[in-house]
Parts: sequence; C-alpha cells; structure tokens
Amino acid sequence: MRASKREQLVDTAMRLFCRDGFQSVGIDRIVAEAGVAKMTLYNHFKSKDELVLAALRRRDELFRNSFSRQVEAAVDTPAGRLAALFDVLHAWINSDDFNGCVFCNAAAEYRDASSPIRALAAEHKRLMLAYIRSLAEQAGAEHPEGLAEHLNLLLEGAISQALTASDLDAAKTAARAARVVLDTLPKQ
Amino acid sequence: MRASKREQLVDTAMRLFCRDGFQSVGIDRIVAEAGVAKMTLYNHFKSKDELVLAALRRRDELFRNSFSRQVEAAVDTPAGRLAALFDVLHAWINSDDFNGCVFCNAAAEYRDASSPIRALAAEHKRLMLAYIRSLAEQAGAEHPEGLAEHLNLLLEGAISQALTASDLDAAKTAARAARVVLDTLPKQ
DNA sequence: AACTATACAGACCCATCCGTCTATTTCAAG
DNA sequence: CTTGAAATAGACGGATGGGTCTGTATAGTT
Repeated sequence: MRASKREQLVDTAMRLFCRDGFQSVGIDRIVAEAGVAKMTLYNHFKSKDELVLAALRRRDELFRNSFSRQVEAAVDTPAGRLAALFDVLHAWINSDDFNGCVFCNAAAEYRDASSPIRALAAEHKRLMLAYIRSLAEQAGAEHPEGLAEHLNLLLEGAISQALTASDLDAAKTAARAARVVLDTLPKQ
Repeated sequence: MRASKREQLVDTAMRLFCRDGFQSVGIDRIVAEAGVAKMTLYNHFKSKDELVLAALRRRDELFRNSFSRQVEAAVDTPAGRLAALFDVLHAWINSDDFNGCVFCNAAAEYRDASSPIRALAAEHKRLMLAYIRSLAEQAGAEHPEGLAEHLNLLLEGAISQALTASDLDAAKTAARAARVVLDTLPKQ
C-alpha cells in the first residue's frame, strides 16, 4: 500500500473541503473518492470534525510551505520578497483551484467562536503574519511590525475581494497599494 | 397586521443567516422564529435560495445605509470621513452581533461562481468600493481610484482578520496602516 | 352575507446527513 | 498454518433537510 489509508483520507478531504466547502461535502463522498470504507474513516477519526481538523492542519502545512518557497524562489533580497508576496498571491488567485482562503471559509461555516476549527484558522493567520514580519525585519524596515500588519491586511483584503467580488486582479491592486509602503524601505 | 408576513420572513432570515450562516439555518427554524406558516414562505418565495437572495438584498441596503450614515455623522470633512471609515468598522467589529461580512460568508458557503447569490455579494462589494471612491474624490485625492482601492483592501482585510484571526483590534490596525496613505491628502 | 385571497398547523414525502453495526475478507507476523 | 489486526461493503438508525399537500380559519371587500 503506497499511502496509508489515513493519508488518503486527509488528502481527499482537504481537496474536497477546499473546493466545495465543509458542510457541502459529506462523509460518504469523501470515503468514496478516497477509495476507503466508511468504517476505516471512523477507525482513524472520532468524527467528521476531527477529519476537518486534520485536513486543515495538513492544508496549513502545505500552504505555508508552498507560499514561502515560491516567495523565496522568486527574489533574493528581503525587500524584494515583500513585493513578491503579491506576485505569489496573484498566481494563486488565478490558478484553477482558487476558492478563497479555506481558513476564512472554515470560519464562515463554523460559527461557534470556541470551536477548535476556529482556533486552527486563527493560528494559521497568526503564522502567516509572523512570516511577513520576519521578512519585514530582514528588510530593515523602520517599523517591521507595522509594515507587516499593513501588508498582511492588503493580502487578506485581496484574498477576500478575489473570492467575494470575483476580482481576479485583486492581488495586482494590492501590489499597487503596497508600493506606497514598500517605497519607504531602505534602499539596498 | 403590523408588518407584512413577507417582511417578517426576510428580517428573520437575515438575522439568522448573519448570525448562524446559511446552510446551518433551516427553513423550519426561520418560519418558527418568524411566526408564520411554512406555506406562507413558499407563497412568497419559490425556494430557500430566493429567500436568501431577498435577505441579502435587505442586508445590503441596511448595511450600506447604516455605514455611510455613521461615517457622515462622525465627521464633516471628506478627508476626515475617510479616516472615520475605520472607526465605524471598529465599532461594528466590537458589537455584539459581529459575525464577519455576511456577503463574504455567503461566497464561502455558495461555491458555484455563477450563483446569483455570488453575483449579489460581488455587487455589494462593488457598491462599497464606489462609496469609498466618492469620499476620496471629495477629499481631493491625487489618485482617488488608487486611494479608494487601498483603503478598501485595508477595510476588507480587517473584516477578514477580525473573524478568522479573532482579532477585535483589526480595525485599529487597519486605521494605523491607513494613516500612511491618508497623510498624502491635501490639507484642508 | 357572500366571496376571495391569504395564512394557518401539521402531516407527509423523499433525499441526505453522520455515525454504528455486522459479517466477510485481506494480509502480514509469529 | 494460524492468529489477529485492519480494511472491506453495505445495511441500518435517527435526525434533519427542503419542499408539497390538505383542510381549516381568518379577514377584508363588495
């Protein structure tokens, strides 16, 4: 067996949840597409919510890895990487499988603020901001925290606008806005 | 009869959809809380989706009215009103009934991009941006379109962060970021 | 008073949901 | 070969979903 049944389930669930949402995707469909028996799912996870958590944890890992890898492959300088954030965002928004931020979508579907799913979404956003802050510090920004917060809001706003306003150019708009702030960085 | 049955339904549906989401709120609960018979609902609306559309249309009207009224009551000058956007946002985020932007939530729950619900959400975002642009023009901005887009992204980012990252200070963060751009406005 | 449109309560239908149970099969380790 | 854990297919249960149907009651109009 190449991949463990558990991995098959998590990968399939992640893909379906990202594309079609959480409540819209039923257990039966997940096990059918993963090619495993329903009982196998319930041997590995206590409930659908546990599977949702596992899928989101995997998505967080893959997304942040892929995002930072692309940013760092694009440019060498920290300041350039802050600008490249928006290029990577643009590529994502215009890719075939863009369906907004799955963590935002999860927060929209799971309304109980004390849900572990919401906690995981918040943690993902915290880690994304931390990554941007680290780039801002490396770039020698005068106020790295403020710069990171500013860029983070532009990125988050662009993701939101891309989905809700069906604006595929949202990242380009955000990049133009970011230029105003990035111009204050010390010239390398 | 004080309010028409139809209005009771739309108001109740809007309240429940905003608080608990769309798929989570069933027809039975709406008619029960609205105090009308189920057949009355289906005499006024062809389907649940039609009710969702009516509720979102009402929300769009109420929200934009309330938002612009608060902004204009706060300050007199156009430039001041651009800053006041973030104060009104802050008040909303920290109010009891904040559950994110219901149009973003709708886009998250209704994944079919060709759905009329998605079209309505996009229209709401378009109108919000148009309002900000009108303020930017009145404020005499050098590039009103660019300024409006920038502020809009900060506002949208703050709404998203407030919900997903459970960050009740997101509007304050966005206000600090906005200051950088608003300082370029001509002094009155 | 007669008529008409609207609203009523609630049973009903069919589909889907999550989760459980069972009985069978696979397959690697001792 | 034997044993035992893991996976299988699929039926099943109880709940809930959206939507339909029926028969009755209300209320405003002529």
